[in-house]
Amino acid sequence: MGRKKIELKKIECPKEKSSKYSKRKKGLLKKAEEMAVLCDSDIILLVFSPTSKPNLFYPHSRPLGRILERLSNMSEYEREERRSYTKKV
Amino acid sequence: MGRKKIELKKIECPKEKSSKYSKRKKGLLKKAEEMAVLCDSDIILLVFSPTSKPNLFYPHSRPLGRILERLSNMSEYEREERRSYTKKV
DNA sequence: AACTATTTATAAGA
DNA sequence: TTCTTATAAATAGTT
Repeated sequence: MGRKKIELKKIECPKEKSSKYSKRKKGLLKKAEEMAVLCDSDIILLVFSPTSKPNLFYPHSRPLGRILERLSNMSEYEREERRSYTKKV
Repeated sequence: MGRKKIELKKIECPKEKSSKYSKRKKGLLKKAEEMAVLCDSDIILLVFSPTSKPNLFYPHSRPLGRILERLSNMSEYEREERRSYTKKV
């Protein structure tokens, strides 16, 4: 989706990596917001990078408590799993 | 990004909404995974909908504890904020 | 779930 | 980081 197709692997060049991070973070947050609005869905999105300040997208009006509880409960177990996955919670 | 441009507002038709939810959830998870890989960034993405089971994307190998703490600490305060926003954590 | 016309995201460059 | 532009990718409407 750009001038060239890129390979899906870690970008080693720090400058290039931070440029991509900035652009893609913006895109991801936009997508999240669109989905939250269009589908009336609850989304929590936390984005970190080694060099940037973390960003939270949390458009709910509902309390976070129960969701965080679930996350806490599953985290210790799920930590053992693959480095990349999607899971039912 | 499709046959027509759509308006950014809640989809009222349940059938249409769940179709869009399914498509966009897939897209959002893909984008999250790409960013995690390319930029070596840590991402937590939780997606809910009124009718679907929640999905967690959490590609880290690092413990969730500190992140959840931060989330917990800010949630009570941030809850009062706008329904839709991005924030530094 | 698959298709495809079209819109959108973004890679590279400035 | 922001803008531009060519191109890859996501997806709205449809089947």
